[in-house]
Amino acid sequence: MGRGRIEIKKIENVSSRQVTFSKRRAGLMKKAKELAILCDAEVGVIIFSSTGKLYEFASSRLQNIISRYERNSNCWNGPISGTQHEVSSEIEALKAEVVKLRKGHRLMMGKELEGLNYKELENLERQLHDGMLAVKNRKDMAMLEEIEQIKLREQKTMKENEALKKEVTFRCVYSCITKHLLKSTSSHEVCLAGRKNPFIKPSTLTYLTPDNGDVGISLHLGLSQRDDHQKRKVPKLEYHS
Amino acid sequence: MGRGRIEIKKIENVSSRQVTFSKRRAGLMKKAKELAILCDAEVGVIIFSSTGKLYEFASSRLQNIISRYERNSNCWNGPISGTQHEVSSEIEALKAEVVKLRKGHRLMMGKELEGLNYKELENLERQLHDGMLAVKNRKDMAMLEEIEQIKLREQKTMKENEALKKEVTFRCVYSCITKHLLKSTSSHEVCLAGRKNPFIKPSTLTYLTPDNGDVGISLHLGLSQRDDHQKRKVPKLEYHS
DNA sequence: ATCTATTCATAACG
DNA sequence: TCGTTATGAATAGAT
Repeated sequence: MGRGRIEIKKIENVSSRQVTFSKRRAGLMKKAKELAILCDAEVGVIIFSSTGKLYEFASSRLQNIISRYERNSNCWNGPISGTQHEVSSEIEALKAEVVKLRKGHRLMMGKELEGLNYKELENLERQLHDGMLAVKNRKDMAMLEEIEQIKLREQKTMKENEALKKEVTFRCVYSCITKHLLKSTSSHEVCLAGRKNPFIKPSTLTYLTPDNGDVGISLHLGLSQRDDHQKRKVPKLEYHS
Repeated sequence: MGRGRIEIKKIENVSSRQVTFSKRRAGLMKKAKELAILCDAEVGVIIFSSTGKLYEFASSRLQNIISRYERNSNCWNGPISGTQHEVSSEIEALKAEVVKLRKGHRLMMGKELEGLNYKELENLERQLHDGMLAVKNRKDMAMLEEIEQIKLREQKTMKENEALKKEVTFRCVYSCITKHLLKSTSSHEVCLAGRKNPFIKPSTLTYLTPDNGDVGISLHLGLSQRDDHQKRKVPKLEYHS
């Protein structure tokens, strides 16, 4: 039921097998659901893809369906009773799987290709090619993400710099003024702007910084506070996103 | 997909529900089987009818599929009673290896690359690239080997052809000569070239074939034995290697 | 069960 | 993966 009938045997082309798997899996799940609803049946479906990924459908809890199955199908196995034989067969199965996976891995590393015919080699090559493309894409993405991160950090650092610069400027101005005043009115007690504590938090200093227009003092003291200082920095951080 | 669409909800009419159950159950089983075969998947289906009857399909042993499901869906029930630590630890180790190998396989397929950093991605890419090169090389070699095989077979066949051709020519010439001589010396005993046996092995006939210059007889008998007959054939088979 | 008119699922392709 | 479309399959309803 597509653009032509197909014969029911393993699809050799990996990517079209994957496509077919997705589609038919969805179709099977849908049918299972419909059967359960239409006919008031209890239905459970378990699917392992050839790559080992698990998919499932169950009209109720799958564990319950499995339990009911195990009760009904008298071929009595405790779920995990683990008779000697069962355990060892499980070990065998696992070992076989390990062997198969290792073999596949070696093939993908380009080793031990002797047993493959031309078609199989072609499939393998396409698989590797597709994998490589995916990796390349991911690499590019990782790159871009890192760039974004760096930009963010840079921006944060620059903001911090601004704040620090302002504090330094203030402290400099403050100490110069203090010195200046002490020199010119050496015998008087000094009290600046009615504050008791000379150490003021940066955040409260905003209105004392040069770009506030109150640059008389700093200029007076020879500090170079160019007006365009901040206007230059901020545009630098524009993102091309 | 019938004489009209139906709404997916429980069919209240009991008998038509049963009919539908039979049909759709069969359809579901068929689809499950096809999925398993086409896509090399492991599929299990469990159905309980509303009357409680059990139906099942499995591409392999359903118990194994259920075990695998219970392993994968991790709801990891305690690993078998503690007496057999060795066995269960071996199983654990194998499972761990399987998981690792599967993960590696998926990475090489270009899936689930999210956890990798740039360097790891670069390594993976190089690995895939190298693998692909090896596969390409092997593919080329396979190709060349096949070409060699074909060439050898072809050559053998050609030699066979030559021998057969010579035999055919000789037999033709021989029978014509015999006829000719019988006609012109009808009452005499005929003995050609002192041979007793008129059936001579092809390999001994070499010096009687037309390209040996001894074409007098055959021309005499009207057989068309062009001089370039053999010289034309051999060049045709030149290899472009 | 069997037979169709229909709807559905999906293979091939982009 | 997603969308589209031509076509073969599945199946609802009737017999």
